[in-house]
Amino acid sequence: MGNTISIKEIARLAGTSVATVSRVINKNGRYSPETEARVRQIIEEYNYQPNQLAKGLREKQMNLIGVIVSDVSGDFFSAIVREVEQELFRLGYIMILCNTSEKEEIEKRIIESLSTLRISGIIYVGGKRSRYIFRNLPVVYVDRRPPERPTDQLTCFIGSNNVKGGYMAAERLLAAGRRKPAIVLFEKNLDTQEQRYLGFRRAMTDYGFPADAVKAYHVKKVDYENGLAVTEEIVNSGLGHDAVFYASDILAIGGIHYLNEHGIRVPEQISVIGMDDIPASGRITPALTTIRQQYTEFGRLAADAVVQMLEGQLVEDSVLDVELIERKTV
Amino acid sequence: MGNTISIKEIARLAGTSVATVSRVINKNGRYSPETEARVRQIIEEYNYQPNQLAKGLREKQMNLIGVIVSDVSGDFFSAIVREVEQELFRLGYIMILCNTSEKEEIEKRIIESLSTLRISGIIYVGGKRSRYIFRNLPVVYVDRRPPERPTDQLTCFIGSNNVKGGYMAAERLLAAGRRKPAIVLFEKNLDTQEQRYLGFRRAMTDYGFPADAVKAYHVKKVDYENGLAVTEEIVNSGLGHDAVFYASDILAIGGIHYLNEHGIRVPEQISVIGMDDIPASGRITPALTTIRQQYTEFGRLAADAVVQMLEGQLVEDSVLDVELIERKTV
DNA sequence: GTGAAAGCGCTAACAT
DNA sequence: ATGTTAGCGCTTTCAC
Repeated sequence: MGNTISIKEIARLAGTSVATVSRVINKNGRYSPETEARVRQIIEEYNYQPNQLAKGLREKQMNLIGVIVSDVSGDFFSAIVREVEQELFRLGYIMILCNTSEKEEIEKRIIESLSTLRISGIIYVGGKRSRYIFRNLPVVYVDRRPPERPTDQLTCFIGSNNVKGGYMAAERLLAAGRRKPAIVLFEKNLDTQEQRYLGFRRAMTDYGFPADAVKAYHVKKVDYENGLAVTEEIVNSGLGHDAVFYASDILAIGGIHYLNEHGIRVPEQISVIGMDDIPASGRITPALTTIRQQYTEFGRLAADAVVQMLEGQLVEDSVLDVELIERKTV
Repeated sequence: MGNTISIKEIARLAGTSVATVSRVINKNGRYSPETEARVRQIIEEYNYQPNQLAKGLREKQMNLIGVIVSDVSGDFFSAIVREVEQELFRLGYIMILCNTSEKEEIEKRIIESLSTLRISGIIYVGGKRSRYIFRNLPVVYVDRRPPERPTDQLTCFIGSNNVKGGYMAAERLLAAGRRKPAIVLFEKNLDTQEQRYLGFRRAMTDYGFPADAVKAYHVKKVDYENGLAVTEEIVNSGLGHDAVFYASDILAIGGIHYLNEHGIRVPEQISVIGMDDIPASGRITPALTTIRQQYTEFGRLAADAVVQMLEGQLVEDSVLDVELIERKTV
């Protein structure tokens, strides 16, 4: 591997011209069956692979899709990325994965680099917002919606019905007799988080309780340690919370550990409900009741969407349904 | 973003030739300070980004590094991949990540695709073996050694001292009075696994116990479910194992859950020791005693190594030290 | 110190 | 149905 012959060489070997070879490679017609056979035979024989760089230079497009994610580690995003990569590859595209670490500066440089590679499309997984615009490039936003939707651009969104997620969480907690819930969210001004909050409050109201009975806590990063820390804050708030809805399972897992270690019984003293349904949620004791997101679906759909947009199709947003997974923490 | 001007355009605006512009961009000398200033100013003004495709086509090299991994999800590999990406980007390279899912067929197609992109190097993370050779391309193997080392090729290896890891695990178990240990390994014929086994047996012998007292169990995939299943097998073996060394923490975590659920007390009835030290290991109850690998280091070192090899340097293999993390399962 | 020009491998317009 | 050729944006020889 490594060295492959050029189209010119094939033409020479097949006793034809580069144009004809190019035509049979791209099935553009206008060649006889005999020439085709001869050319294909040489291609086979020499295991010819078209140079994508030359093709890309000429066509000002590469079959490359940039995938921008804040951090690949973590069950949620890494599973999405894996699905994106596999589906993209299946469709003949190659993924360029970039971590922003949520840093604006890095994100800017990443986008510049991607630009010089003439990638064909972008998939944004998570990420706070995207200030940088990709003109003429299809972009799909996964999980979080774009800040504002440019009307002249091909974009689409793949995510969950977060309002419903929040609603179901509250509903479940209310059904268990909980009346003073806390809700733990990542950063303010993030659509996913606000919608879960909104849904949660709406359920409170619908069931005849004051929406203001729910108090929101915010976390700077979605990880185990922050789950632990925010739970300490909740417990020590003196507000007598009898339930917590964590907007991510990993936060809830940190929370449960805090509660376990401090002898606070779950769910007897405090009910806990998470969101995502990552594998670890079913393994913790007590097993976490959570709102499942179909996040592996996100990846597949995002890859399909970007390719469809590349083919000029208009793609609808996908808002996937969420589901309550009953376990032991409510 | 998206559209940048070409070198030709810059030449026109600066009133010079493309050759000169190219020289200043690449700092190849042979231009006057005045021309340089003029050219740089235009570059700045128009935010010029060199087209990497054209450059790559011309130079038959792209600043792209292929990273081949069996599965990005999972704490161990995803952390490595994240480090690789970040370090590579810092060094001016871009990562192309590909999942093989341990499938030969996929791996073959991936390598062909990578080849047509004229990538500059390869980083193999995990992976059973690599039948396909990359001629003239530096390749670094992370975690697992290459099957056979081609002498004419630039390769290097980054991994842990697995013999020592196995040795320390056995030593610890022996110190706790355990005499009938089981060891759980991934696939046979994988160097990391065999070395851990070897080290384990060596410790047994060194401390005056028959190496054959240790029985090996194999697992088809390194995940929670297999940890659970193999532990059931171990418990029901009738061999009276009083300790298990799992070659990956995630397997040990599955194991501990099995033991917990079946009322088998850890470490009173069975001692458990893992390897890797993933975050989840510190969170499980009882907290997992394990052999820590410096796996985030793997990523950084691998990226540095591939770039150094690209610069023509000879790079030594890195065999990183392992460390016993004492927790509650021995 | 500078510029003209060839050529990397490919596609597509334009012949024939 | 097939071939010739220009040109994508860049680097690099070679002349001057």
